[in-house]
Amino acid sequence: MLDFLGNLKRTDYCGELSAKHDGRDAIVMGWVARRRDLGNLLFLDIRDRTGIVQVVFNKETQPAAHARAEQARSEFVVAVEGKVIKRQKANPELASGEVELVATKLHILNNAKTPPFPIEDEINAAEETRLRFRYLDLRRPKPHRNLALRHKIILEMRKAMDEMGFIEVETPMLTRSTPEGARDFLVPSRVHHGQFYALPQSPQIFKQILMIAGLDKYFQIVKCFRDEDLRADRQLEFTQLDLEMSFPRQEDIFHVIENVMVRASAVAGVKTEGPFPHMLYKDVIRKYGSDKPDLRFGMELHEVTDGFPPEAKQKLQIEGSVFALAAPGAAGYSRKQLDDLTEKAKSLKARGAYFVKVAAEGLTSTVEKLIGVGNVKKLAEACGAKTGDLVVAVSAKEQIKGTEAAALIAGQLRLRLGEALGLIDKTQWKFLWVTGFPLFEWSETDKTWVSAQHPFTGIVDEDLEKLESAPWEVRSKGYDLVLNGNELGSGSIRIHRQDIQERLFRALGLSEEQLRRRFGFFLDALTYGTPPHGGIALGVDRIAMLLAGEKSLREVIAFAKTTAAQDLMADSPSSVDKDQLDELGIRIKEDKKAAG
RNA sequence: GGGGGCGUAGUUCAGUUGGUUAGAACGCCUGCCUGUCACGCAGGAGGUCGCGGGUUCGAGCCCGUCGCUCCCGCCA
Repeated sequence: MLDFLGNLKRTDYCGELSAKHDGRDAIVMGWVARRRDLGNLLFLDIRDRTGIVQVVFNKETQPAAHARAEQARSEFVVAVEGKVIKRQKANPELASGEVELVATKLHILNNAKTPPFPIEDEINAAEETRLRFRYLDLRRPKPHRNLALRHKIILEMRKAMDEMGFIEVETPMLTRSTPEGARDFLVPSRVHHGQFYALPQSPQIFKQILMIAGLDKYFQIVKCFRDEDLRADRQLEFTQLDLEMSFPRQEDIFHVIENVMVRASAVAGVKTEGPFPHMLYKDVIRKYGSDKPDLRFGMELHEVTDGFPPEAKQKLQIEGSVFALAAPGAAGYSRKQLDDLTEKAKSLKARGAYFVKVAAEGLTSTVEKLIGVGNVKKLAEACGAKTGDLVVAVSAKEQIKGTEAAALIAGQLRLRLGEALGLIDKTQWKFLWVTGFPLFEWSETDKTWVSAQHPFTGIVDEDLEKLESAPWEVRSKGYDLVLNGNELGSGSIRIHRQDIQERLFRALGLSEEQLRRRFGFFLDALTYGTPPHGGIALGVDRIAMLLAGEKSLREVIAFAKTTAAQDLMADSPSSVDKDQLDELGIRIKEDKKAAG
């Protein structure tokens, strides 16, 4: 038999009871975390959002309450009336460990099936089980802490933006499809059969139009959607801090973001300060082999192409450049470990990996016979290798126009080795602005130059003349914010002149017809007095993930999807009734129809 | 679209070159226990080995498929 809550009023949260409540009556409500039945004495640990308090039931003094407690099981929902007393033996593990609640009455408000995993911080359940029983996974203390932290971070962001004079404006969730970039989520129109809305990948055009409208400083904490494959740090829908301002210099935008990030970090107990350092795209690629370098450790890359004479290059089938790094203290790596590194490099599309061990007795190298002792020495010196270090050099199997393929592979190995060798100082918070991106990048799939950022990104003034003649040399006014090897967001000073915007669309190969159909309204808007403007969007989920010290977005998102893009709890996506489809004018191809 | 890992009790896992009745821990149920806090002790229940197929005297182990997961592609 279950009890009714009736007029019973909670007086305290479990985790907040302490010695100062000694002797007071209290009513707590929550879930049974644990039952320890000693016979005539029975303990229940009661859990709510704030923590756990121990409740003691004594058969001698309160037989009715004790009898009720014998019926309680894991995750039953209960209300306990009792008196707070100081414990003879405190439990230092609990916030409320100084006291316990001596029960006079136990109300069992609801029962519960035995949960598939214990509701504790130390989770030992498969991702699948956790996502299927998400309500139980979220009942654990850690998700509560993470969601509360996320709330505080977002609250602080809103406060900071408001104090800096930004106005939050909502932009539509049902908008139009722009097939460039990521795949859109489409929403069929009931009123206009055969036509579709798209969920926004970003409020980009709308926020630029708000600048044309004279809003001057806009921001929004906004959901965005991209129909691409998922990863541990990528979900279909994600939250951005999106902002745009008129008449800005690049440093004005940087200053706004630095202010927001310093304040948001402080909420998580992370002390940091602006201004953040800047690096050029071409430098981070050559130095770290990544456009989002982790600056918490060194082990920088060095180009060592010169260390490989022409004959050696031919033998090793090296075409482009060779990049190397010195892994500190890794000279003792076994044959197996070197083979693993080689295999990893090859899986990253390396032509080959070449090693030099710097030992006290001298240098040994896997390519000594091919490049000669002098070049082996040169390799080690170029990387600044010290005794005990392992020099790792790689070449790329395929060259990529406009970038250093070998550096990118070496950059991946740098991260792997940095982790394996324990070089990463986890107490560091290294923010970095990356600027000077090329406007275009080569697409192997399309065999053409495509926009490296979105097509509203400004163009460096003096590069404008090369837009048609030498697009690969054109630099953008874009910038990325990086934290500890993670891209937090990117933005740019935008194109605000209609003639330049149109030239860029044409340079991207859009026909007159496509251009008018997709962007006509925006090009028109640009002609009515558009101020110079720029902005940025930061990934709020990712920021919350990093500040919470988590490795997956799922730890800071209440309801996440699997890598197969499914919600295992709500079982979505799902098929829909034929009536619904008829109303939308949609027919499902037979071979694609899903069951259920 | 491609590659790696994992699918066995409610959960997390072990299970030898294919070998007899498929195990452990935790959880669950019953009993005992007045100071436990990962309570303890004794006993018990619980399995279509994801699904399908083939080979074999014999399949958890072979093949296929599906699912989860990590990565590559993709994410302007």
